[in-house]
Amino acid sequence: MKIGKGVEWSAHTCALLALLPEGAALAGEALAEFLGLQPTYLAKQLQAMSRAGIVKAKRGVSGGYRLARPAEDISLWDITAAVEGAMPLFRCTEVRRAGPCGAAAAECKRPCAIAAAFRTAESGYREALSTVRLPQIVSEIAAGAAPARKRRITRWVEQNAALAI
Amino acid sequence: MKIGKGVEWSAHTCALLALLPEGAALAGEALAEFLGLQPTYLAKQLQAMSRAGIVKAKRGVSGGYRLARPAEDISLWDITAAVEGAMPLFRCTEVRRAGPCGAAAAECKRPCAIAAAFRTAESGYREALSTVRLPQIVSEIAAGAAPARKRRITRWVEQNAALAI
DNA sequence: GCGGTAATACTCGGATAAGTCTTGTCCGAGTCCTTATGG
DNA sequence: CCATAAGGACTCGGACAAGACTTATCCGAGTATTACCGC
Repeated sequence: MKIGKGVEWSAHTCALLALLPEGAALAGEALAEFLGLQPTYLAKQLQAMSRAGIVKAKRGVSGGYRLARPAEDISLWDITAAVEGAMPLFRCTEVRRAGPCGAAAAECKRPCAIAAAFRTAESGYREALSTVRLPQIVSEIAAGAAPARKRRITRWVEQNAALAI
Repeated sequence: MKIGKGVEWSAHTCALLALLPEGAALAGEALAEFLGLQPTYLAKQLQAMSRAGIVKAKRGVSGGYRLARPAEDISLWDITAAVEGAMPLFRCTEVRRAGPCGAAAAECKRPCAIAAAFRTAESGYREALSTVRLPQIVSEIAAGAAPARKRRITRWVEQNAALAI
């Protein structure tokens, strides 16, 4: 019962990509360097997000990754689902059907009470994460960053972004 | 990002234990038989719940497990935390501190925006599961069970419960 | 000088191992009941 | 016949393997650049 660190990495990556100007891209290795992460493993998460349509990859020299859609349309849940998978945490194995006093098929029209409770809780979880979108994250991070650091980040992005077009 | 099946097993186990009359107990093997589960692995979950103070174990002949406190005071979150552990799903590794543009210690007084969002979502998740307590589960299961099955369950409990005192 | 082409350097993408956690299993510790024995 | 104590059977508890998933890594596929060659 834990979320892989790939989700955290991917969220920070998307927050960084949201800073890029229109059309610009950042290579996977550059992203890993900026965030102080292992390039090879981050690449795996970037692939997952690429498949999910969160980021758009561009191959070749001066290629890299950029957001595939407006930052406003990317939530923390989108990232989590892309990297970690969207399957429910709780998996009902229909225990009520088994055993000497197991329920008949006719009694199982409605979902199991226990599974239903977990499903409701998870629904709230997804909803809460869906509410948080990239611009909010970016602005909150910016609010807590010192001006000197902001300037360094801006400079680094300008130096490392592949300005395609 | 998934919850172990031990949580589901434990929840059904507690729902069954809630049916026992005061002072009665059910052996781990009997519980496993009723639910159609593997006795050895269910025993592991029962140990965890025993350590967490959800069930009370009694050794020896005609021993077994019973709820350690009123069913009203046992929630699905209690069971989940006992079996799965109460640690947060999302673990912040302070990515913002790393890399060439890492934040200084002074900028990290407040929690990371990403970690804060996940923490909020998880708080809601815990809250939702804490709301669901055993009597509610039991009544919902009873509402969906056919009368014949209810009688069989009552009979089985009477036959297999160790009526200590 | 200019256009076309082939080589090249750089990037992503999927397939492939190592580590850690969940899942599954076993045997020893502890407790109560039963039974035998002596008074 | 009753009290007591020893033995046995049954139960939980923690320590011990097997499998699955996360984590980590590599090399091949693809593309834009660039250099070179012919015209």
